[in-house]
Amino acid sequence: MTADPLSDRPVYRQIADHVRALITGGQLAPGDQIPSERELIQQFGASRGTIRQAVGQLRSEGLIEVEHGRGAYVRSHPPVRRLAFDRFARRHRKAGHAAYLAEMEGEGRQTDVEIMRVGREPSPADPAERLGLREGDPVLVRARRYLSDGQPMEIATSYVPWALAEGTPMTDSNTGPGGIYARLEENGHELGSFTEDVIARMPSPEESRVLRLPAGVPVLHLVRTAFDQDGAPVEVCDTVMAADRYILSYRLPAD
Amino acid sequence: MTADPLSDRPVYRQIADHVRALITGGQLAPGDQIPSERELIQQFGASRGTIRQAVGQLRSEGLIEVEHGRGAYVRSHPPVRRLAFDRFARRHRKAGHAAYLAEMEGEGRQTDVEIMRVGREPSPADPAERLGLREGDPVLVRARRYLSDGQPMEIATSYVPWALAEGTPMTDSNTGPGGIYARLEENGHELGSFTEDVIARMPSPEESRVLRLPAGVPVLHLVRTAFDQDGAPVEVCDTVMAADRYILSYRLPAD
DNA sequence: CAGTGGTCTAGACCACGAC
DNA sequence: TCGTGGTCTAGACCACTGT
Repeated sequence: MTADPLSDRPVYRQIADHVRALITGGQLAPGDQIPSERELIQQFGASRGTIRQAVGQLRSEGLIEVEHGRGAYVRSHPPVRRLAFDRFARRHRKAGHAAYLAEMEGEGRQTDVEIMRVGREPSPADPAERLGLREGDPVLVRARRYLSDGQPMEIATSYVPWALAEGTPMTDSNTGPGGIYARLEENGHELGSFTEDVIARMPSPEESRVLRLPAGVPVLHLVRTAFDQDGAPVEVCDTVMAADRYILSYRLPAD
Repeated sequence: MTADPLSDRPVYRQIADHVRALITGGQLAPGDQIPSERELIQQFGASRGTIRQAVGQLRSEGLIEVEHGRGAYVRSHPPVRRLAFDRFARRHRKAGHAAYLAEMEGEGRQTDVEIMRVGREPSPADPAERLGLREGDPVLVRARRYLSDGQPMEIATSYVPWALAEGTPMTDSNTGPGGIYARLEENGHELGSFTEDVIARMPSPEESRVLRLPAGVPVLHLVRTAFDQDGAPVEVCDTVMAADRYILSYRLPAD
């Protein structure tokens, strides 16, 4: 197997296509090591720069994962969590579970929640607008990171108008059973519905670091607003999740 | 401005960080050209390979767009379309609009739909399972590409059990006003609801080409299933969309 | 230690776009 | 024609992993 320098396809592309075919064709299974750069240099008679360009291509496609000093391996897809459209149903809160933990039920995973930040802060522009406040108005901010079996899964930041949060366990590290939605309902803000805005994009270097994302994995960015039964917004939750670990599932009305 | 080769941050990273700061700091506005590779070589005293590594970094973050022979430019975000949770409401079909076209209403955009493939085919495994069929059972397949002002926006492939499609205008290139959902309802399959599964991932080279995606733009992959009022699945629609052009908006119940 | 990938250099020639 | 990015070479040294 050699590359054709006269082809209209550049050499690095030919090499990437060759290795990609080995992967999609099943000759290289998830977890298998692909040939080392030096081996590919021999095999294709190309220089190291060209080989690295080919490997970088596969990397940015999310097909391989490279480990310094060990080699490059075919990515094995991480276990995927499906987020159901009814994940904020009251019965989960009544059962004493916050939405995230409800999802993990029966999956037998070691789940951790790291509280990164809790406190009274001036509201940034976007959550303020969604909450019907002005930028800078006081809100309770709760930022936390969720992990599953030690793997970072998502970073979530909640904003609650300070008037609704003051003096409740929402301002503590531990909000108690059922999470902040349960606390809001106990305090007379029975929830009516949620809206969720979803976009996908590439992570910032910072997000890449915190979520320990391999190259070629985008993030799902969700902004959820919780409304009480009068349609007044009571909470905004901004979530950045590793896109290769989630399926979002929704229900849409036909009328 | 020079780079420090003794820093723990590699030189290419320092250069990328410097240019990124110019962009996020506003010194370089969307549409502006960033310094050329030769200019960066002068400015930082680095070799071309290092400069190209820095530029490649910004590219994979989706911050710049590079045009061969012209230069590299700060990405200006394309107009974003919000897909509302009620986009399949019956009133849109009644008004004679298919869901996609209903979205464009009032936006003043030149919208085109290219029919890529229409016909009777054996069903692939995934849509078959969702439709309660077996792999290989006959289905109507409709694949089309949507464009807005000449820009490819999404590729959608619908699957309808052949028994429901046969002899209806669904099998024609032009399905008529209201799209296939309107035709299904006319034929006694009043729609009850839809489910939509959403994932985000990097595009395949093929998808990149068809959607004309710049580097560093992921895709949103939706699989929507339409159910009739008895809860029987009547259509599956598989959609791949350019993630930088959409916000998906959903409503979730609280009980 | 040997083998892996990570960074970097200093060149070369080519393809594309604008003038 | 000139300036831009695209591809490629043939080296070099460093950092990490495993034996």
